[in-house]
Amino acid sequence: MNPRKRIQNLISEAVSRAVSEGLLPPVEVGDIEMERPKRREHGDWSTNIAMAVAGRVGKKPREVAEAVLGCIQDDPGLLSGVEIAGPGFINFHLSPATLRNVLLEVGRKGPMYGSSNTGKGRKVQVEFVSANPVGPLHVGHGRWAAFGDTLANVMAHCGYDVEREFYINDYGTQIRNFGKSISARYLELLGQQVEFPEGGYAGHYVTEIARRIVAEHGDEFKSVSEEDRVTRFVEMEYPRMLESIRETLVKMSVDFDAWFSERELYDRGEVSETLDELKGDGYAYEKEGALWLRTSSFGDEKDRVLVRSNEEPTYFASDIAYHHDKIRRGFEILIDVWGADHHGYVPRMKAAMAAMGYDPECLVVVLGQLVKLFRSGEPVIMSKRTGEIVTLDELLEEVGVDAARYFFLQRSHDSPLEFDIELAKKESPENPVYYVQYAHARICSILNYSGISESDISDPKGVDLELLGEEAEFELLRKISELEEVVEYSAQKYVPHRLTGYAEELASLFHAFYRDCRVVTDDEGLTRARLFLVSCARRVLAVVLGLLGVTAPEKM
RNA sequence: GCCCCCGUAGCUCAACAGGAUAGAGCAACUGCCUUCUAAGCAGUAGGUUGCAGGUUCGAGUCCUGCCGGGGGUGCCA
Repeated sequence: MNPRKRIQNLISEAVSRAVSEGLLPPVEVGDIEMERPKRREHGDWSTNIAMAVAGRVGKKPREVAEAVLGCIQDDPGLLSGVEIAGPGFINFHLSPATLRNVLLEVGRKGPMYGSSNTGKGRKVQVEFVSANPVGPLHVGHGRWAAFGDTLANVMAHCGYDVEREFYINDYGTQIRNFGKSISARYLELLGQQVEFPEGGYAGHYVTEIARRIVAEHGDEFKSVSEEDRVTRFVEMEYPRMLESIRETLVKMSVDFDAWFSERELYDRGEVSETLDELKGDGYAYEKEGALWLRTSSFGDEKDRVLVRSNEEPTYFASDIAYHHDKIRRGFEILIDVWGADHHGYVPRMKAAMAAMGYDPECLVVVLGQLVKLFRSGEPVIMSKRTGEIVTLDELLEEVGVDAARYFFLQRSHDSPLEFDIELAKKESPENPVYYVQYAHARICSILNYSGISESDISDPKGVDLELLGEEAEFELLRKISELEEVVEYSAQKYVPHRLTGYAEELASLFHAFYRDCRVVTDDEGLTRARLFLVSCARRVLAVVLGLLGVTAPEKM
C-alpha cells in the first residue's frame, strides 16, 4: 500500500476513535481528501478534513483537528511527524525510511514504475489526427498526434486497455474537392484555361501531383468527362496521400492500431442501418424533404439534419454510425480529439449518443487550440487559402521529433500553442527538451564513470539505503514518489502536458543533487547508495520521456 | 444576438476535485568549472491573477455582470 492510502487509513481510524471516545459527534467523512502541500515545511501530505467537517459537527476546525490528531496511532515507521497548521490542516511528514523505500519500488517495477490499475482494464479508444487524406499534415496535426499518442501512453500506464485510431474521411465533399483540384491543375498543365474549383486545395503539392500524372499518363484523361476524371484522380491519389500521412506519423513516432475508413462504413451498410434504428426509435423524422435527428430532446440547441433533401447523408450521419460502431467494438470510453473550431459539434454528437441509447458521458471530446508558428519571435505567415503552410514533415526535418513532441506537449490542449522553430532547434538552456535529456545523459555519464554496471547497481541487497540522508537526496526521493499521481491525474483529466512539467522538476532536483552530493567517492557504501539513487532517477526520467515519446539519450 | 474557450511577472506558460506566503522557464542583473557532462548550479529583481460584485472558515479556481482576444452558431466538413 502506498503512503497516501496508509495515511488515509490512519485518519479514518482516528476519526472513528475520536467519535467513540466522545471527542466528536458521529460524522460521516466520506473520501478523505489528501493533497501535496506546496511548501516543504507543510510536510509530504496534508488533509483538510478538519475544515471540511467542522461546520457539520459544530466545532472550530482546529478543535476538530486536535481531536483527530490526538487519536492518530502511527503506522510504525511510516511517519516522522504530524502537526496541525494554519486554519486546521493536518500535515504529515513521511519518515526517511518511507522515502527511501520508493527506490525499492523503482527497482522492482522498472519501466512500469508509475503504473497503476486505476483503469481496471477498461477498453478505451483514442481517436486523433483523423486528417482528411487530401493534403500533407500541418503543424496543428502534429500537436494532436503528440497529444493523442501520449494520452494513450499515459492511460495504458494507468491500466486502461487503449487503442489508437485514425478515422479516414475518404467519402464525401472534401475528397471530391481534392479530385477536382487535381483535375483543374492537370488541365492547366495541358494548356487549358480552367477556373479553380470552389473549396479546392490550392497548395503547391496539388500541382506536383498533377505534374506527376501528366508525366506518367500524358493527356490520357483530357478528353473524359470531368466527373470521370475527378473520380479517377481521387482513386489514384488519395491512397498515396494517406500513405504519405502515415509516413509522417511514423516520423512523429505515432503508431496507430487501427485506420478506420468512412467509405467502408457506408459500404458495409452501417450508415443506413444506424439511420433505420434512429427512425425506428422515433428519434429521426422527415421534414421538408430531409431527415432530421431530434437532438434538441437531448440538450442540443436545435434538431440536426441527417440526410439532405438531395438524398446525400451529412457528415453527422456517418459520424453517428461511426460512434455506434466504436461502441459495438466494445470500447467503454471514446476519446475524440478535435480542433477547437469543431466545438459547436459536441452537443449534437453527445445528443446522438443519447439517442442511440448510450451514456453521453462515455464520449469524451477533447478540443484543441491552434499552433502558432514563430521563428526567432517573428510569426510565420501561413494562409490556408493560398495553401502556403508549413507541413509537419518540414517541421520534423528542421527541429527533429524529440523537440517537436516535447514542444507540442508543453502546453494545455485548450490554450493556443506558440511554437518557436528557432528555439526548438537551439541546443541551449532556453530549450527545455535538452534540459531534461541532459539530466538523463549526465546520470549515464556518472554510471559509466563509476565502472559498475547498472544491472549490478540495481540489486538493492548490496545497498545500504540508510546512508542516504542529505536534503537534496530526500528532495529527489520525494519527486520520484510523485510519478504515479502525476500519471493518474494526466490520464483522468486528459492533460498529458503535466508530464513535461514533472520531467523538468525531476531534472531540476537531480541537477541540484549533483551540485550538493558527489556520487563516486572513496566511500564505497555511500557510492553504492548514491549510484542506486541516481540510477533510479535515470529510470524514472526514462519512463517519463518514454510516455512523452521523446528519446532518453545516454550521451549529449 | 446566443453558445464555448482564454485573460496570471516584460515574454511564454504552471498552479492537482476551492486550500496555507500564486510558481517555473526565457529575457535582465550578480556569482560558481584543477574533482562524476557548465546543455549545469546558486542568488537578485519582477504580481491588486482583466474589472466589479457575490458564495464561505478560505477564491486564480465556483456564481453573476462587464471589458478584451479567439472560435462556433449551415440541408459544410
